[in-house]
Amino acid sequence: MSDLLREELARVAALLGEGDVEFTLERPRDPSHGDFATNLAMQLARRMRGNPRALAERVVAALQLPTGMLEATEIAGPGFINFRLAAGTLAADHARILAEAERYGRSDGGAGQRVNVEFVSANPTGPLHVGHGRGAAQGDAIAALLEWTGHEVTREFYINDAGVQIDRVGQSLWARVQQAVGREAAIPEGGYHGTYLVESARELLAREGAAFADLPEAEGVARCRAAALVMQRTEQDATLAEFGVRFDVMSSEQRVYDDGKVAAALDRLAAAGLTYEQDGALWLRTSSYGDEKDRVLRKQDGSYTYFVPDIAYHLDKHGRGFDRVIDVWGADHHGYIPRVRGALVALGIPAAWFEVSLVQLVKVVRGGDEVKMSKRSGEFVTLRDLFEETGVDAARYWFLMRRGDSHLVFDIELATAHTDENPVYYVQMAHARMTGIFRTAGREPAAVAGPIDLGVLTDQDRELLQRLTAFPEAVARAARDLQPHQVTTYLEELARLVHGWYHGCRVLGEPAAVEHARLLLARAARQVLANGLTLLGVSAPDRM
RNA sequence: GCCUCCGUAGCUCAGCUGGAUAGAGCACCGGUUUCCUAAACUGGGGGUCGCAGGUUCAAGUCCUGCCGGGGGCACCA
Repeated sequence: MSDLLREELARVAALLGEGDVEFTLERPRDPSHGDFATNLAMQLARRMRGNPRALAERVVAALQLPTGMLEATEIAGPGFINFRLAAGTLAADHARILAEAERYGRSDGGAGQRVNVEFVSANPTGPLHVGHGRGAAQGDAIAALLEWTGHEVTREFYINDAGVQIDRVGQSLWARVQQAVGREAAIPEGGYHGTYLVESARELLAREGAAFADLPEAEGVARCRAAALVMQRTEQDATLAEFGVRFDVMSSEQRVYDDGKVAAALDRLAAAGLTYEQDGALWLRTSSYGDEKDRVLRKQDGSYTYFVPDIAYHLDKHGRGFDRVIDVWGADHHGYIPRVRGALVALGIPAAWFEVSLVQLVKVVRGGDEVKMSKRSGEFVTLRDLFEETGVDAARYWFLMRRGDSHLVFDIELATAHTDENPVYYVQMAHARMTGIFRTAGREPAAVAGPIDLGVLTDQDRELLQRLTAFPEAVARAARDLQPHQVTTYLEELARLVHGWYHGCRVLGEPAAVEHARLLLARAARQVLANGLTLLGVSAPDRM
């Protein structure tokens, strides 16, 4: 419904010679302001130097909408145009919810656009931690939002399996192997102290035999490196699968090297005259493309910085034909954005092609006491630890509750509490209650059909229905902003209305016409709650 | 020092590309259960939107400066 209104308002604006004017069409908080309100007249007044209310009159006079769609159009305040939908329009929206069912909320604004969403992309140096969990939830939800708005989405994970960090894991594991057979061995400088490597060492010895520890050091470290890579990747994949996150493509940094893409990228940069030698290193002129300084590509020792494969990898993604690429990164990498974008822009790729969604790091507390996380020290809460304690639903929902770029305090005690302080229970409960009505009635929700008669219902019923019909807009906006928390906010507001309606509007046992209309409303509410939760990767239980 | 994000009720946070009287949850003080799940509903108190300027018919929202907090400023990833 909002689409139709918006299009018509845009047409009228064009008619007045201001086709490119920006305006909002929103659902006012105050019900006395109607179902929709636009600031179009005020925006026109600014450009045309006219009186907003007079312009509003002209806009209203020029509107050509289907007869019977609106009950009233009012000009109010400084020049708002308020629209009140006719009961028939609302009933038609309700029918649409039931007809589209699990597809209700989808739209096609992104049709024809191919988008790559890369997220988690953890180093294969250890188990996933809580920060990766937030990135996983965020990336998966962003991907889902884009799918819901018609985009063709690829979920991708980039494995940083070529750097010096992997070498250190190999050395650290070798040391653990030596310790496991009773020898003195120290974790090397900058190595990994996590106890998970102790288990890896035990596993490795069990598989390879005790003689494995007697290998020459160089070979032992190399084999530990390879083994650690496989074991950590296996563990990460299993964790993500249990967390409900699936990837379409797993890319490997080592593969980017092996396929010659690093060399090709360097050639391309050099051919474009973007590189130069200085102090024995090879530099890229990123400062000419928005970065604050030039960056090193090849170090004095001849090896490449991680920057080079990253450029090659993004060029590869570009070559695969994506219209947009969205990387979900931890906020501690935000300083890295200008140089990657700079390198891509230098090679002629539009700056807007490469987008980054930053997620701030997560602070984990348990009943007020902070849980310290450090891979090096080995004391940390893994993602698996977390969701095994809270459940996947609570963890995923919690990670999505806040804007990605604001800090998140994850209180394990609160997230495991089965109380109304826990928003995921609140929203899921609303769904369970709607289902409960049908269970008590002994009917399947899908068996209750037909047009809804709003004439037998109250303002509270109507308010709930209005909120339900706002779902597609909420999804579209969240997708536009790449902000899944807008969906959780919507769901919590909806759940509040649902719980209130449940108490204020009795369904079963009311006069037949009322009962039927409310069952239809309950069915629609159940559908929208389920769709919202499903979109976020959270289950919608029928009973709790 | 430079860059960047954040600063809204006691606490945790929304606030829709500037719009109508700044909202919600928790906490606090009250009320509700012969009734589809009280894991719920409902009434109330509580705000110089960090501070100071500026732009605008209109600023929590945009600009400048300052204060406070996180993060980043590697030939680590």
